[in-house]
Amino acid sequence: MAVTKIKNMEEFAAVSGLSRPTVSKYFNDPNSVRPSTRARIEAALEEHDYRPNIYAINQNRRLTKNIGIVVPYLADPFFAEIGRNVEQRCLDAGFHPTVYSSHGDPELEAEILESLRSLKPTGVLLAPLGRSSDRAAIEKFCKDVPTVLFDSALPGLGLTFVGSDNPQFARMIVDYLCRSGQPPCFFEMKTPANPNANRRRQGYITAMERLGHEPRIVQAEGEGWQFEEIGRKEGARALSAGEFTTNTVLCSNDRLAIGFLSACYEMGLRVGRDESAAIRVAGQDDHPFSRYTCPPLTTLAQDYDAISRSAVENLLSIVESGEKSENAILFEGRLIMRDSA
Amino acid sequence: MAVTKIKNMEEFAAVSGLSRPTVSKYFNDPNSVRPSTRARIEAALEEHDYRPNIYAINQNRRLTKNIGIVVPYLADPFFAEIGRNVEQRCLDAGFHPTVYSSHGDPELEAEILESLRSLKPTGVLLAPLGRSSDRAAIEKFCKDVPTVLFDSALPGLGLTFVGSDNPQFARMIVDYLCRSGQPPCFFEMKTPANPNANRRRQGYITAMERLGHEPRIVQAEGEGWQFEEIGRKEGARALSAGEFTTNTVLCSNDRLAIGFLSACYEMGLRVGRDESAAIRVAGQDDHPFSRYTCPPLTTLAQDYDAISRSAVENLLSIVESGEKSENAILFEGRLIMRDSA
DNA sequence: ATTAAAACTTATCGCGCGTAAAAATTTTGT
DNA sequence: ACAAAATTTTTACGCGCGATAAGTTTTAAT
Repeated sequence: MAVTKIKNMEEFAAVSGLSRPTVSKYFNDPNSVRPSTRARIEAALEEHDYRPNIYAINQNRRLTKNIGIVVPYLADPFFAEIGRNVEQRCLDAGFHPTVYSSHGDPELEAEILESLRSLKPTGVLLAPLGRSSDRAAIEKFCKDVPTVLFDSALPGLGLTFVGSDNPQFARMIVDYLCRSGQPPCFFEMKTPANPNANRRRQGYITAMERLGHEPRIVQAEGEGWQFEEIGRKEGARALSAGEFTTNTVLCSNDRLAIGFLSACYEMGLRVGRDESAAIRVAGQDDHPFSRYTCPPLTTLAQDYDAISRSAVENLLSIVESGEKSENAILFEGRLIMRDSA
Repeated sequence: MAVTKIKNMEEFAAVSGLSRPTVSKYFNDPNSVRPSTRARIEAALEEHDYRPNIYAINQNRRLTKNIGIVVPYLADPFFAEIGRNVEQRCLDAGFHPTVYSSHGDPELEAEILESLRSLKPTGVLLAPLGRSSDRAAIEKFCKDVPTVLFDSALPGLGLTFVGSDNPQFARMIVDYLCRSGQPPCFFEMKTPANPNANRRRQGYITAMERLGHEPRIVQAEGEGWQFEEIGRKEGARALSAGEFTTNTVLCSNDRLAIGFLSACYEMGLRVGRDESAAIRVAGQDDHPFSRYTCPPLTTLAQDYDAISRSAVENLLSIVESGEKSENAILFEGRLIMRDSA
């Protein structure tokens, strides 16, 4: 351990027997110095656990190694999971990621971007709130900081968008549901927080029409990010009112489905795909909890891995080599067959 | 909008017709300058949207306004929720909180603390991994940075610990379960990630003995933070093996209970507190999803609000006025009666 | 109106590191 | 072994702001 406290790079350079500029070079890129000197520095590092002052470093670099990751709602395990995934990839690439949550609040989203700006990040990975986002604020931010959007697109903004192919999602699961039973009704929020919802609805309608079925959309009132509660309350209301015209319900997302399953339970409706069941329920996203609902939820899995990998790769390739790729990169969903439909 | 780009405080002081030290004083504390000059600065701020360089600021302050918040597993909505709560309170107090997740990994936890150290934070709010934490690393960190532990205690470490009164939890829910039906068996992980589990087990045993019942503990194999999966798999095994000696199961926490409910469903056991039900299940924590299980989970709610408030208040009072409070502050749980028990 | 206190200005230093240019040294290829 | 190439050292400046001391102006109090 350090017997003498090292307080700055000057002192550290002294104990390692080198000059400060050389040590500085090492910290910017360990491979930029001769292997023998690199070894000397790393040996000294073992002895004295010195770390360059991060504030002094970033004051003089016009571009830091920071990467901002902003998700709309971190208490949603879906975003927690994809945030973690993205974070890890940035870390592996040698950057300093920080995860922020907008907590469903457009003002907070704008504030996060503002304070992110003063961190002078290399780039930002932003999953915007969507419909309620302050578009002007985000547009202004994207002008100054290389930003890749993911999960939810804001047309025309950001370097690229990486997300799921929502029409494909709807097509795939509608096909499955029609093949295996009655054609589904579509259950969604009337004023969805997320623009993906609109694409999913449209995908549902198209898929139904292609198969010669009448689309049937049931909408839930309510604002905000308490999807489960909205799904439960409005699901119960719609069930009572007989708004569902078939015994199959496709929910716009898993969290809504989780609430809807709760409503079915309260009303004594047995959910499942076997003979004795009264209703079939399917979701979309493969939310981490959908495996543990009763019954387990049949859903369409987003390709978390591909989305996070592609988002990070795109951002880094843009900031490092300047090469911009397509405007949108979409990944297909995978049908997860469980017992609810 | 800025017609002339302001690049530093010198220039900003010029356009606001003041000297740099005065402007500097303003940014450190807006109330430290005369109201009239404050108005002039804020007027100029409207015109030129200048923000002091955060790196230059923090380089010269020995203490920044940063506060680190570290939770063990952010994909767990419980921690996401309490993290958000704590974050908001720090923000309201005029600090710059950042939330980090250890992702269940002790090495990552230690790394986060290391990098946190170089951020020179005013203080840190740490919910440690617990049993698997690198105790030496945390101890070393606590020596240098004012740290308040919450959720999970590490005896002897940190300025204070703020959390739940786990023995009281067990006593309260055991009392309720015994009053309303058969005495509960206790379902827990054999090697729990979190030391609270041990206190809960002990609380269960004490509460049962006080009522003259034989404690009965059923343990689940498995490591890590995939509690639902462990609860489901091991719950099914224990049910098949007839390890539960009564029709009532108290789970060590809600996530385990959610998995256990899933196992009950798979085995065709109707869960609930009415005549027709085969088994009663209760949890502990009031996990955000426990309202939406089927049936909704009866549980003991942690006082999120009191815990987060107390943790932040304690940290700030220590760093601001130096006054240290008790070693541990514990809050009682509130029984949430739903349909599962 | 007088005076002390409060607020501001001017001037100057230091923080820890990035960065650049020129000189000195070491390594590499042949 | 020798020149060329690569690396390191020396020297020096700048970044944007915190902090301090001494002098000047404004405000508040009697």
